[in-house]
Amino acid sequence: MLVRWMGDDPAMTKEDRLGIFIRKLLSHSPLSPDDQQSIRDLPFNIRRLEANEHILREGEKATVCPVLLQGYAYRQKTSADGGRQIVALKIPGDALDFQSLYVETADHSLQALTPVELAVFAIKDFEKLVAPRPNLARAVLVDILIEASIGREWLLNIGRRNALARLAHLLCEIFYRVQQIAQQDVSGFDLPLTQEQLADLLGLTPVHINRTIKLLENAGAVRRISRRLTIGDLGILQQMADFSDIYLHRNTVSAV
Amino acid sequence: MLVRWMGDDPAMTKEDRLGIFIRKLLSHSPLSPDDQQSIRDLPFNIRRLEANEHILREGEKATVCPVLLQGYAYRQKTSADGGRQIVALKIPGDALDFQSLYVETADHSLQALTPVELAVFAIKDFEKLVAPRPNLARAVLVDILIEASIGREWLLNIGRRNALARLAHLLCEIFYRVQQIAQQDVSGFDLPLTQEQLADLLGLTPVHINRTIKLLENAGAVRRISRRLTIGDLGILQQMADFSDIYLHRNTVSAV
DNA sequence: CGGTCTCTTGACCTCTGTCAAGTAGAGTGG
DNA sequence: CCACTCTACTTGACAGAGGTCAAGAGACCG
Repeated sequence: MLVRWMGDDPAMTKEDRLGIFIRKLLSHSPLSPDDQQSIRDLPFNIRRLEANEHILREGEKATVCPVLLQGYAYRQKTSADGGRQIVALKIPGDALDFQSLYVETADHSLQALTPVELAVFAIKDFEKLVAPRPNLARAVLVDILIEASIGREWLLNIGRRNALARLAHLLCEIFYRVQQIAQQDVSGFDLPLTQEQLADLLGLTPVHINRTIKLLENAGAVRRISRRLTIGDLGILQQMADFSDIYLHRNTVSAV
Repeated sequence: MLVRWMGDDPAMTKEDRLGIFIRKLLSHSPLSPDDQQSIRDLPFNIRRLEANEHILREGEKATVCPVLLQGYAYRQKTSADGGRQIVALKIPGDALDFQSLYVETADHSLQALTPVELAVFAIKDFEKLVAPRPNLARAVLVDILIEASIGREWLLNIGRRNALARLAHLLCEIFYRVQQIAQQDVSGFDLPLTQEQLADLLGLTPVHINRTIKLLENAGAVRRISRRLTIGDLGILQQMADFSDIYLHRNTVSAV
């Protein structure tokens, strides 16, 4: 069974939909019930975007603080000769732009990978929320630090692993991250990524991604049904990937 | 004239030596005179390490907050097959491990590139310093965010640029960063990096670094005297590198 | 002045990129 | 339900950037 998990049930009440964001923060930082309620009490809008639409453009100044409720998004940078590199992948529950709370100009652009739904807070509201709550301030910081840690692992991945291990590693990471937030078994998880997007995530070309997927498939590490890619054997995949989840910093912070 | 700039004059008084750290923070964040004095009033020790010594090992828990006064340092990660990737380069004035103030376990190791001198604060002292001072807390955060921005640029560099542009880009970045903090002309700046270290910074091999340096030299972009590499023509180098300094976020934060 | 580390160079190899043509799904409209 | 279209995927042949191996030369250090 292939499931394309894109977030919690969209039929929930608007306020309940923030649950996935709070769950994400709790996965790495302790928050009191009062802290959690303060997030739910914050005013926000739901915004829908199509795949590939920009959430924030390089050079712009952000005015809002978006959180991903449904779908996937990414940060990208481009080189002068048109090369595109995806420098971060965001999944449901992730805050998309804590950076803009503290730095004026975006150094990269932020786009929807699939159709997405965002919870959009006003920056000022969010700042007022965090200022008097050290636990929340720390949760924001730890969130930023974990993204930085993932970025370092990607540097190792792209700089020093071959195409096979590189792809396997990315698949492991996505699986772990989605499994952690999904609150359901996603072992039959169906990735919403095209081969071109995988190429831009890994510093490779779409043609080579295609060939590498075939190798993973022959090894039994992944399975494909029509165009949908899913994990076949996580053990094999992890071994091929040289994967360890330490860099995801899951639950490594002491309790409050 | 080749100068190997390694930091401010080591003959200054112990307290004055913190000036380079304060200057670094001021380069991106506003701090009141009182904030600045509060840093100078903090107790700290000077610690010297030889090249390649560990400052913090992957998996360890930090107990101190080190700041680089003299020399260069780096963060590194290694893959299962022994591949080494340097994931961040730190220059004099840089704080080396703000991360450990907020996250328990190091996900990478931190080592001296050259012989270094560190100002070492106790984590508890540093936390007490920052807690009641929002400007300082913000400066720490912005420092973390700028390092993350540099990491994203490195991902683009390693993922999508060829060896020539990749090396040129790194040299531009180091030049800009050193020039910003050095308070003197470093146009004859002599890089303290071996070709093997350059390779580990860029996801290449030492042999290919050697060949690429020769290309840069032939183009007039860099010069070498004996084994020392320096910038010949920054304009040419920047053009070959597809370099823009936006991602360094210099003075992009509004005044207090 | 011998030892060691780094740099240099050539020959060869291979992983990944490029190009180009063909195929297969997914979606749309009739 | 079928034709049509668009996009993504697939495949093969070939090219080339960068890696590997190995030997020698040049610096630096005690």
